[in-house]
Amino acid sequence: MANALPTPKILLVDDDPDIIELLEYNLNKEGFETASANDGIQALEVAKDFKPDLILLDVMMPRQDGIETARQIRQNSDFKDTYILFLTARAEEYTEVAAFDVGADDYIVKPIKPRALVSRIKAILRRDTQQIESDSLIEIGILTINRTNYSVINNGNPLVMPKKEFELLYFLAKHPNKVFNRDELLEKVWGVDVYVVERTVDVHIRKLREKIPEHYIKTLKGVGYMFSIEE
Amino acid sequence: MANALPTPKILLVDDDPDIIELLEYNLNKEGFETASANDGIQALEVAKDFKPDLILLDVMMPRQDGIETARQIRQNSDFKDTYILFLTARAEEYTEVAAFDVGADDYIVKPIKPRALVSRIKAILRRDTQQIESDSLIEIGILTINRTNYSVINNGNPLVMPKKEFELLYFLAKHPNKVFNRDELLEKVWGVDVYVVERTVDVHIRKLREKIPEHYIKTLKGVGYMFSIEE
DNA sequence: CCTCAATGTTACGGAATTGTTAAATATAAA
DNA sequence: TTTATATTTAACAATTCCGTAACATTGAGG
Repeated sequence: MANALPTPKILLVDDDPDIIELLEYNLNKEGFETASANDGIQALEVAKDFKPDLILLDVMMPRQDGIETARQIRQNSDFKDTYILFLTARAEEYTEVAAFDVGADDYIVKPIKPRALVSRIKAILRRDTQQIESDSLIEIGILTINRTNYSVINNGNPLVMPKKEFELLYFLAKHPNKVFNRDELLEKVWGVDVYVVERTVDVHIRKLREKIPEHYIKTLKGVGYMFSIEE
Repeated sequence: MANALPTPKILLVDDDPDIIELLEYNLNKEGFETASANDGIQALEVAKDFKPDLILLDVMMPRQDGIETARQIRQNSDFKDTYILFLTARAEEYTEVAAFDVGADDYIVKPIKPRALVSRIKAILRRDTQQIESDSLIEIGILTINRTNYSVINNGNPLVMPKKEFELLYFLAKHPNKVFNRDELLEKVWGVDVYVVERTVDVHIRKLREKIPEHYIKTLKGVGYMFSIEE
């Protein structure tokens, strides 16, 4: 994935292991985390642990069909923000009304074209990240930090900076006067599943200080780094 | 035509019978009714009977040029609602002021690309029912991007570009200073149900940068592409 | 004023991303 | 049909970025 947001988690529910494998391969390749279940009953169990952001649900399954499974998932408020997509063999087979009644967000017709699937999943997941990021302008001191165009304007003149530097600055400036140690910064900016040595942070701090007024980023020895416009 | 409106009638005026044939073929295929004339004098006579909705008028013709013909057409109040489009061999040959003075609605540069022509004619005739989109014209930096006729003018000289390139440029220029990653561009420009590999975008970006000032389209590595007139 | 652990700074190599070209495919025109 | 053009894909080149390590400097506690 291109940003430091947590990796989206997708639960795949289908009784055909070949389909599961195909989907997992393609989704993992695109940076999604996946789990799977073979039927609706199992899907509910796995979902409780896995807490997926999106569930791909085959309509036709043994034991319990997708529609009923979706209904039960929707009853659990833990999954109120979870997207549900149905997989269906043919368009006619899909009873649209019933599916949307139980809160389906979309449906996908087999045979599955992996690229199309990935594209649609990305589009769906993008809808909520866009809203989160919509309020993304920070004005602090002489800096204007704008996440929509990754620009930093320093006293009128625009700065370009690489992505990691920008993300680090953005995070620090978003929480002014708060100290973060290296571990916290790595987790928040790099992400929980990125493993780099702590002192990588130092190097990025150094580069930031070359570009913005140096005193904006303070070092608290033994504690961490802090953004503050105080001298 | 897909609606119940009467078939739009188009009068073609050109001294070259090959051009007439080309135009008639393509316009008839799209459901337009056509008539033709070989010069300006004849055009006036035919127009009185045919009562076209739109006249395509070659600028350079024997006996009477297009500009003069247009003036005479405009003098007849029967044709006050008739659209007039000029055909001109090269952009420089076209004296814009004179043409618009006599009431031209648009002009088309030869060699004619039938698809583009049909598209523009449809766009013009649509103005009857639909308001012209106010934002269909973008002027940004030295570029003028006009969606009603798919034209891009770069510092005075018109550019032709294929549809996808145009749409990509149009979209980027419509949202200046905002970064879009490849997925977003594919969704917004190619459409939600078109599934091509992400890097197709790169190739189109490359082609755009050959035609417009290169620095207008910025790459933000790991983030996406952005239109910006800043250096 | 020392000590030395913490932080600052620099430079290099590998990894990831993008640029570029060309060939393959699709679409439209003659 | 044939030709031309547009679009997509794939391969390879170029570039940028990031992470690491090595060395330098700082400053708080003694």
